[in-house]
Amino acid sequence: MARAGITADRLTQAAAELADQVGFDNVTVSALARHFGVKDASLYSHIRNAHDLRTRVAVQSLAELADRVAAELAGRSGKQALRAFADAYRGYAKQHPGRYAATRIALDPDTAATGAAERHTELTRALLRGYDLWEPDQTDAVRLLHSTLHGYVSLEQAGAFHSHPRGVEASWTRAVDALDSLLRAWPA
Amino acid sequence: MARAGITADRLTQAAAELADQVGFDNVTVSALARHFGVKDASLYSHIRNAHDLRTRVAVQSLAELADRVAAELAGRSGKQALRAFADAYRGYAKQHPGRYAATRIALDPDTAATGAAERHTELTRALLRGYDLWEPDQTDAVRLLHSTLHGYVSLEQAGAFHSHPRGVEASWTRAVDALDSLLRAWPA
DNA sequence: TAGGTTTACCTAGAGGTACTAGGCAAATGA
DNA sequence: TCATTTGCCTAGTACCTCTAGGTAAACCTA
Repeated sequence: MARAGITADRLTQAAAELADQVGFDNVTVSALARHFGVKDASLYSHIRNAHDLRTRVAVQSLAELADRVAAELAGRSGKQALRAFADAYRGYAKQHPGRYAATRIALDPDTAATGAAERHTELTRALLRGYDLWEPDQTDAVRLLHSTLHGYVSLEQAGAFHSHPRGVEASWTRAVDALDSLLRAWPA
Repeated sequence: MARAGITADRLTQAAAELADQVGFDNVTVSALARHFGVKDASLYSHIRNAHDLRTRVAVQSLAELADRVAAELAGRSGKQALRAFADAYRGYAKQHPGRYAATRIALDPDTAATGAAERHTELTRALLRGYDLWEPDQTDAVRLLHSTLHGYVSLEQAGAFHSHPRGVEASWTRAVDALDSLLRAWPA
């Protein structure tokens, strides 16, 4: 019987695409096996278990998102950079909801230590060079920025903003404006 | 055989407690049935299905959180109110991680229409009366506030802030300070 | 309080998912 | 060409969701 040519990377890629279609929580080893036309038991020689698969998707998505953010950030500074950063973040979440959800799972310490998430912190620190912030304010600002962007995207995806006629796009623009003026005049 | 005296409310309560112990995603109908010493099939005369159970936990938790926030908000205004609001929010998430996770699921339109989530918006609008904000800025501010608080709590729970020595508590205090000064000087 | 009605819980079973053990055959390389 | 590796298999366990249909406990109501 012909082999399907499955590798861990192909599985991760397919899992990411599946996540965008059906939601990260609905990505199953069985569904993935069906997609490749093999039995689910066959996948366990490529991935350790379902958690391992999810972690791989998370790490890959974090890297993908960081690449995108880095590209958008290049050549920009100050408010332009902040807007590009925020839009890149939200754009990725809109385009790849499953992968975005994957980036939000808690990674076990040794996986996190591979620097999958650290790159995002570094990019954010680079962004903050356009503002006059130094430690420990810089770390506080990184955390606040991540919180607000993730929170907005997360609530928007959950449909929390649907109940009011005010445009979600307009609120987003104002939120980024507000963050800009906040970073510019960081309270002492 | 003696009856266990199960009702939908008792199931919801037990599911909420179970969620806090093992995580909202790990709450199963089977585990709940074991907890009451009955067969899992027996629960389906009280709840429609697993999704229904999760929704009930979400609605109950939203109400519980709103009660707590309302109590903390009483008699306070301005920055004191904002701090109480934020701390109530984060405190609930820390004390009841499973229930907090439940409040973040997307409710189907008719469930949401029961006003489970609207109360939070109303409480936030009440809080903003201490600041000088009117529509549409008020809605933008409500969304920003929710985003930042939820984002912070969510990232903190996911362990995203562990990688840096700066205290999570200190950053939280500064984040609330920052939100206060932002609301005070909302950009035009 | 005896009757019938309601309903709380049951057994049985189908179907989905995660995962392990052990086997065979296709691909690899000496 | 033969040995080794390895990709995919079958078989089987365990847990989860949910349905259909049955029995007995609890509850009216006459």
